[in-house]
Amino acid sequence: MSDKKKFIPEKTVERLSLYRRILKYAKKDGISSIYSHEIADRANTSAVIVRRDLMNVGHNGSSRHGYSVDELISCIHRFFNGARQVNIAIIGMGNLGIAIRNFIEAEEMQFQFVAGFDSSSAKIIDDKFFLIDELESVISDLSVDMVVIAVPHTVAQKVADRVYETGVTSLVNFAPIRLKAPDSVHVESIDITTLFEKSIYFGNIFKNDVCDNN
Amino acid sequence: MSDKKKFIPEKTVERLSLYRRILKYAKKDGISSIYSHEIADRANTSAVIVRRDLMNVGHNGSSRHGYSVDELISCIHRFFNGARQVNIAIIGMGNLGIAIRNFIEAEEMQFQFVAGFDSSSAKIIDDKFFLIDELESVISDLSVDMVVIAVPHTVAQKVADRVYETGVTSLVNFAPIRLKAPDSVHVESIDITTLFEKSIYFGNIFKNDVCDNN
DNA sequence: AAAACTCTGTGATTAAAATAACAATGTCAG
DNA sequence: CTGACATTGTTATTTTAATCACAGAGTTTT
Repeated sequence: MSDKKKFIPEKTVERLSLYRRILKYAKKDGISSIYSHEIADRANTSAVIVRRDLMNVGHNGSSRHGYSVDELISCIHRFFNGARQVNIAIIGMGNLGIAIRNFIEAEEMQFQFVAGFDSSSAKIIDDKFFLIDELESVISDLSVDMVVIAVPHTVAQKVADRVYETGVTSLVNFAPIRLKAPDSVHVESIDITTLFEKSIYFGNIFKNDVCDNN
Repeated sequence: MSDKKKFIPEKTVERLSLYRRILKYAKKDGISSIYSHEIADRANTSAVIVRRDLMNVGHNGSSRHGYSVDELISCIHRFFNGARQVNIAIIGMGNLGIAIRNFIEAEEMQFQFVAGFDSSSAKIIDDKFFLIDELESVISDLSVDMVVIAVPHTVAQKVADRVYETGVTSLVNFAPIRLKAPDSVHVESIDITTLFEKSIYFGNIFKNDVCDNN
């Protein structure tokens, strides 16, 4: 009765996001029911993991027909708080910021690009662009739900600190540093440099006859 | 004597990449020695984790002065196989591909952008751009070490399969699907949609008075 | 030079995630 | 209707990562 908010593991949340997309693709292909091992195959994971993940959100499979694609999509939908529109602002309108904006606008999703900020007025090319000075007022006026940081590492923390003041609790950081944040804000970081270095490191393990350092 | 290749946890590899950058920034600031808790602070982790990570690569701190920034940088450098240049090819020269290229060229790092591929000849704007048909020959001619995939999800797997044939063992995938790959290839995936959804999900937990679904 | 301090290095413990193992359920063939 | 089969739901185990706890080693203080 009391312990409402069931804890969902972080990795499960990640995969649920992926499952939903996979299911939408499957639906487009005319598939109406699907087995856990089929989802697993498309998600590059195992059937057990899929089943447990679904269990976590309140499963509903049937033995012989697996899962109903429609039901499952709406179940995950509910889990992610429905199709509520999410307004996104991007800070830093360099190449990366622009790419992210294009990405958001290309997907037909719940995400909506509503504002882009830059310190240079040269970047202001349409009515969704603002100078960084207006950050606080625009975030409030446009009901921004999530902020993406795509500025150089030297100013990222400063910008983030200003965002924290606005009450926005969802941040995605593309700058190559680890932002400090209050407990009340969730920051997702993506560090492309680390990603590259990791890829090289683990990719090379397969080649490395090396190892002979003595 | 025999058990050479020490196993390094994945998370440690990630953090080492971050530490190296942090140390370079610190060096620029004129810092020549640093304590584990200072690194931890900048990396947003704990001092114990830092020490254990460094232990893993063959540590070298001193009680009273912490770690020598120079020594540590070159230690991590060695771990990542020195400053050997890494040649990168990007497949898919849309906005994201271009942003990644710019990112690579902006960093002064071991990474070198050597080739960009696209299916449309309209994207071919300088001598580093090629039609996708030339994939195999260009990868071989330019000694590509790592491939970045930035194409739509509908063609990502097909493109990846062609890359596997070339012998490249390091892949970074930006397409919103999970690529299948042979065991001999390491794929790092970054899924921006999942990142966004995760950020919203966990960010909202802090607001959610919700939880009262009965 | 002894005591107190601070930081490193590392074994022991706990927590999180993946994997294995299997009972329960529904379907189908005969 | 019965038994074989395929798939789900769940408990138990193992693996991986993070945290705790503390010994050891320079430094500084007195």
